[in-house]
Amino acid sequence: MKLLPGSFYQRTDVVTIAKELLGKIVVSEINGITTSGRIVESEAYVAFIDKASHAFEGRRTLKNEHMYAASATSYIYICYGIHQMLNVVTNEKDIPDAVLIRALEPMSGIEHMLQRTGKLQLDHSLTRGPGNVGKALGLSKLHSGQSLLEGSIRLYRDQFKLTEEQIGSSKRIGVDYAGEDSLLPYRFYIKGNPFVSGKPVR
DNA sequence: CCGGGGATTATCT
DNA sequence: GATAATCCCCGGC
Repeated sequence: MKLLPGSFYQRTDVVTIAKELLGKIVVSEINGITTSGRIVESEAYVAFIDKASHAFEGRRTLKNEHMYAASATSYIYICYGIHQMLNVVTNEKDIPDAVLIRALEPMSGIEHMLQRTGKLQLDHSLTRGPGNVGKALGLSKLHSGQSLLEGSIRLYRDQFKLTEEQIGSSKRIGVDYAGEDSLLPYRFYIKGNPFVSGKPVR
């Protein structure tokens, strides 16, 4: 298992990066507790021109400031006051491209994830959906703006391989307000994986 | 100190 | 697939 290098994040095509993040491993190390999972669902948010992005037209506030950080930075957004959503910032500093991690397949530290989410046993809901991912990994806005190369959240790759046939794409979830941009095929997922949100693939 | 936002989730039918 | 619950944080007054 190798750390994803900074060059992975620094590229300019955030949609490609979102697709390539499928199968990679997220590790969180918080208060001495390590949990990890493989990414099975992601969404790309494109800088400036994407109506679904928090940074549409360069909107920049204290809330989304970390989207403008250099690549390989975490951006954790609090939605509905309760859900901690993990994003990976890509591209150059001041260009707010980001990838939302929507679902993981748990790998290690499952007992800690269960404890954090108050669940009694592992089921598909543990890390399905971005709110559940943040909760299971123990994230909060304290972990936003950290380096993904040396902070408490890091991404790794291993021997896991995906073929084109195993990768599905669709419009993004929950962004209907974005008009025509809500139809862009910027969501990627591993076909048939039970941790992917939405209805099961048939 | 109040008010609104908001990239969701769970729980029905 | 529709709908209700939910609630913290930040910004503005």
